[in-house]
Amino acid sequence: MTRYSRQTRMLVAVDCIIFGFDGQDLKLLLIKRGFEPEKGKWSLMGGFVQADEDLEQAAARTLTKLTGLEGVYMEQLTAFGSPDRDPMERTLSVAYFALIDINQYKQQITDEYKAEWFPLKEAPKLIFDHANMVAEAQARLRYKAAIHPLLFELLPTRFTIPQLQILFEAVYDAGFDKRNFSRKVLSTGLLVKQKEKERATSKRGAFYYKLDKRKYSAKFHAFLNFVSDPGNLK
Amino acid sequence: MTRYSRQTRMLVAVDCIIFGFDGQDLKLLLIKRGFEPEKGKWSLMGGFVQADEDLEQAAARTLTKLTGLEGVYMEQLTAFGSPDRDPMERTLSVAYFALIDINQYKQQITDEYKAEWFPLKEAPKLIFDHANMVAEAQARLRYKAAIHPLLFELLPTRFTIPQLQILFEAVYDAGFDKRNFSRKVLSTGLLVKQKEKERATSKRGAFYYKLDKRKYSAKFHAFLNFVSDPGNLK
DNA sequence: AACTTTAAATGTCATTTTTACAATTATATT
DNA sequence: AATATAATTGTAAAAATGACATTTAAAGTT
Repeated sequence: MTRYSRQTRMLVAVDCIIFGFDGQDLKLLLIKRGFEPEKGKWSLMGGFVQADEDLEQAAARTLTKLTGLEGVYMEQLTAFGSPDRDPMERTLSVAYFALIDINQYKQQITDEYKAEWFPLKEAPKLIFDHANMVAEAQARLRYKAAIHPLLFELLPTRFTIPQLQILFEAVYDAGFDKRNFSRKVLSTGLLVKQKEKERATSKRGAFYYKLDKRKYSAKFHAFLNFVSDPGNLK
Repeated sequence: MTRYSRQTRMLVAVDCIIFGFDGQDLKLLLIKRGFEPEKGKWSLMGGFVQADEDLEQAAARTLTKLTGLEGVYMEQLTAFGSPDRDPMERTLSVAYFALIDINQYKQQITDEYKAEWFPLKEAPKLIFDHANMVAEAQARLRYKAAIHPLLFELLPTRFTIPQLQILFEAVYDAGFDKRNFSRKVLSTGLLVKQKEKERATSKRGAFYYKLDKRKYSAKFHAFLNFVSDPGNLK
């Protein structure tokens, strides 16, 4: 077989928008880029798609390289393809966003780049169109988390209802009523109450919960209505 | 500036999943592919992204070339990037799905390919991974149309409630209660009742409605809940 | 041991939304 | 004038939501 004639070939990259939650703020994992152009500037973690890889593989490889983690929640955000988004040469980027339990994160032993967590609101200036990617990823996160049980991916296996609420409030930059929030969350039937309590934050202590894995996978794509009108909060 | 060294460059294409509605069935616009490989086989309308184009431009150009239509509703579905999805050479495809008013469609005067509408259920075998693209597009359509006022894009400017209901029933392959359906639709406040009736289908005739354009754009991204549990229908 | 403090957990009521289900109306045709 | 057909409208029970306050567990203090 021959090739398609007279067509433009271009580089294809993946870039990962990696969200984490430290118990207080929603955070973004960024790196100092290790090569030209824009070497030393803050950037999303990315890499070129290799000849034998599909996009998911490239994204998973990139994520693992930075965090050491595997089996992380990740989904394709969208493809960014402005002709001049990379000044060096035309590069299409397929953006993926990932949600990780920040406590499981272990900085990779490498000198290629330095990685750092930034509160989403205090992220530095980013190269290329990466700020757009982050903005779109945040919008997607808010969208999906309002109707699907997504944010659990940001928490450890055991978590308390108050911790979960703080997470939701960080994501939506809004406050929720304690009573209604816990009722809503518990009514999904996804949570299993544990015997132990978390005792660090309060005198009384809050019961830990775990996800019911069966129900979680079954209802992951169902419409669960965690946040009523996410476009119209505060 | 130099170029990134030792990386694989590849072709980037766009493919359009074009949905239409003829008043009865949800349909898909397909073409007979005009060049090798797989010349003469049924395929989605697509084309290569040009050197000076971004992805949206390429998709819009492709759609206009086939349908003669501009300003059509279109959104990026996802990027498909298996290394061997095109046997000729590695080609990434960014899929877009489009919703058009089938009545406005005018077959383009061209010999490059023949285009034809197929009921979604009776679509022929497609080349490459195009069947996957269609399946994903249908899933996305069902997903979005359940919570956003999307399906209006498939109807003419004037339409009746019964017509709208037939469309929803075609999309979800399910039946809905007439009374609840019309109440739900009217409660969005998006519809403006017209004075004229549609008289072809029934003796009594059904009133035409039009979209309130202001409210439509304002509420396009709001959560409107047209279909309660689309994942769990008949 | 009793008291204080702090955050977790739980309860109620009014309102809105959803669901299930049936009767009435407009108009062309007979 | 009667009939047939599809459009339109109504209603009551159940479920979900939103606004709001009190009780409870446990550590720390007196």
